Amino acid sequence: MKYLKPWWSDGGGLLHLTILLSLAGLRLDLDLYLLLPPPTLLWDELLLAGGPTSSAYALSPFLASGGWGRADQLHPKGREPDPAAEPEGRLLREVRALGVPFIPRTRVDAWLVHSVTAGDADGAHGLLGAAASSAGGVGASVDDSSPAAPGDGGDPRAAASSPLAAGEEEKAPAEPTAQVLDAGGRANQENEVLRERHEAVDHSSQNEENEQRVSAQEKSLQQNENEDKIADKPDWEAEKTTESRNERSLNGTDTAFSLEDLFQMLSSQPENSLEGISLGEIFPGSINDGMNSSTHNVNFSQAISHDVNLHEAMLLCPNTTFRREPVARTSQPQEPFLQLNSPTTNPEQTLPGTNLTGLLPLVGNQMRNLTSQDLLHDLDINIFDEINLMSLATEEGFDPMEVSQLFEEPDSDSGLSLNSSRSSTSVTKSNSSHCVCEDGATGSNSDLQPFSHDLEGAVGGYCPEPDKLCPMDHRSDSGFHGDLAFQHIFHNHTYHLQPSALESTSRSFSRHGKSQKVSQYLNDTDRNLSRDEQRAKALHIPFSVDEIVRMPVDSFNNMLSRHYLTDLQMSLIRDIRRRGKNKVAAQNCRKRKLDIILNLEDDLCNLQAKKEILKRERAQYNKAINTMKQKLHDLYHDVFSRLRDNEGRPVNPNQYVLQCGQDGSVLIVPKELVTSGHKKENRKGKRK
DNA sequence: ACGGGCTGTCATCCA
DNA sequence: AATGGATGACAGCCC
Repeated sequence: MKYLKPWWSDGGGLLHLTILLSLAGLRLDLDLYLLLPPPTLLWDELLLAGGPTSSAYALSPFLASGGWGRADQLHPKGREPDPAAEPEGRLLREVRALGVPFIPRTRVDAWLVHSVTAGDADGAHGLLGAAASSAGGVGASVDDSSPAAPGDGGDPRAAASSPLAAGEEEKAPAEPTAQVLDAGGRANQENEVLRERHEAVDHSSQNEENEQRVSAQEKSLQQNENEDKIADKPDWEAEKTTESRNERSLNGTDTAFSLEDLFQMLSSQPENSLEGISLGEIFPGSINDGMNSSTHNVNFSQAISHDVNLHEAMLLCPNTTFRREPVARTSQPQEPFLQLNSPTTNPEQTLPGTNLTGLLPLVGNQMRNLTSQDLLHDLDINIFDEINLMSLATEEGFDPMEVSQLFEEPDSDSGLSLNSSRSSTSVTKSNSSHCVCEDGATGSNSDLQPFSHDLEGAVGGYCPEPDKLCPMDHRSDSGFHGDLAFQHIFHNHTYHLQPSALESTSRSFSRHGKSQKVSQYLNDTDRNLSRDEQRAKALHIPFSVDEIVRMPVDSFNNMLSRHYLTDLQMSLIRDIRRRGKNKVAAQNCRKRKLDIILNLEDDLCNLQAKKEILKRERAQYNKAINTMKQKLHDLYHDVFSRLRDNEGRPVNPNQYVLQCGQDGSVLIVPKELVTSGHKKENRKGKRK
């Protein structure tokens, strides 16, 4: 390990770290060159300079300038740095003066890492395969070093590190990238593992579709760019590029990292700092030159082919766990620290006696104050997701204004809309400027902590009175208005919205196909949260929705009185309670209605059964009645057949009827009397 | 594409 | 008057 302080470093320096990795009997020597920021460079500035979107911005001119330029001094992609203001390639010359091969990257960190195998060529191939497997699994295959890397001036990791570029990675197996490697089987296996891990972290099924679409666009764009590059390049470069392509296509492999690839990669550097520098100048003599203590017996091709950064190299270790690998890869500027302090840098991967944490004092002041846990936590929690979104934002077809309009859609019952000015001024990074608003909003910082962690960048802190409570770190003068706009969007400072507005925002988000990417992120973040829970998080409500809803009125009022809550929070809490109560009531109502319907159906069935029974009984009774009538009729005729008048003649039943008296006597009465008596009774009844 | 079921929400009435 | 339950109506989502 050596710390170099070039004359131009302005307080920073160059750290050369030689690391030996022992993997499966093979030895991998890594020469890791880390650019250390000067103490005056704020971490945020470093982020701005090396953020995920900065690959299109800053670092190439940064390298060209050879110093730690401020973000607002950096150039957007496509604009050549001012040669007068930015001395050409000082850093590159410094590194080159060290006499070691290097691979210019648009990244600040670890852009000089190569491996050398000790032993036979098979070992080298094994390493190649291992390196390729690790790189290919997470997106930076050896072949990725080809100039086809989209949009960042040639850094393959910049493209592959984008979560949305993962779709392109997933197509990689279809390409012969890793298949030519001797360790191809193992590489594929590791690719699978890493890809699964990758997908488990960052992908959803819906996202994959977007990714594939975006990657297709990126491929198309990248192809166009390559063609443009070829067209813009001198003939010899174009020829070599073409030859390189043809060679790959003929061989059916992309793994052979040839000098043409190197040339193309170098020539793809926007700063063109290597113009006029021959390959021999870049790789003077043997790589054993200089201070590199490793016994490098590798040719350039191998050295370049083994170009893996430490992050990738560590992925070779199966025990190595990166919580969010694809995202972490997007945060190249932080990687030196991640690598230096990461617990994944196990003793097997470091030189004996090498205390990597001891490197920290070499770093700037603000770096000294950061522990590895701080860095990992802050970077991982607060930055990576943001970077994730940043990478979304850098995608083609992603219109920040469109997303802003989504937030401002007047789809709100309350009629409130986003106060864009407040939102824009309240943009802050929760990890960089711990705003007192979090405390001021609720007066319960401890309660808010989980929220801030859970919501990450999405909720940077609620600032009811930003002017008073939130002395924001205005960075609008950094020149990264676009990034600020994205921060405004992705931090989702919707705390100025009424709940209904929040709801409408989320609804409009989820209902617009064009915002699927962002909504996908939000869905991924709060997938299991209800809308009220998301609202509560957004406003840093220090109570759970369940508490708010289920708590008795007295306890609820006491709870509210114990906390300082803004009107917005109070309103949201009461809305949450009302909605929660009403939701339960609606559920009960529906359940009750369903029970009523079921009961009515049961009653209907019972009544129908009873009706059938009654019908049967009626039929039986009718049958009995008819039987009785028949019997009575028979008896009647039998009685008349036995009756005789005074003369002894049979009584005609058509002329007489039997009439029972009240005293039980039976009289034979002529029908005429009976009918006349009936008529009289009927008349009396009618008169009544 | 269409329809039905489920669910959340709002408005309203009532206790 | 405030609160909450009950319920109809509506809209969105999912199958």
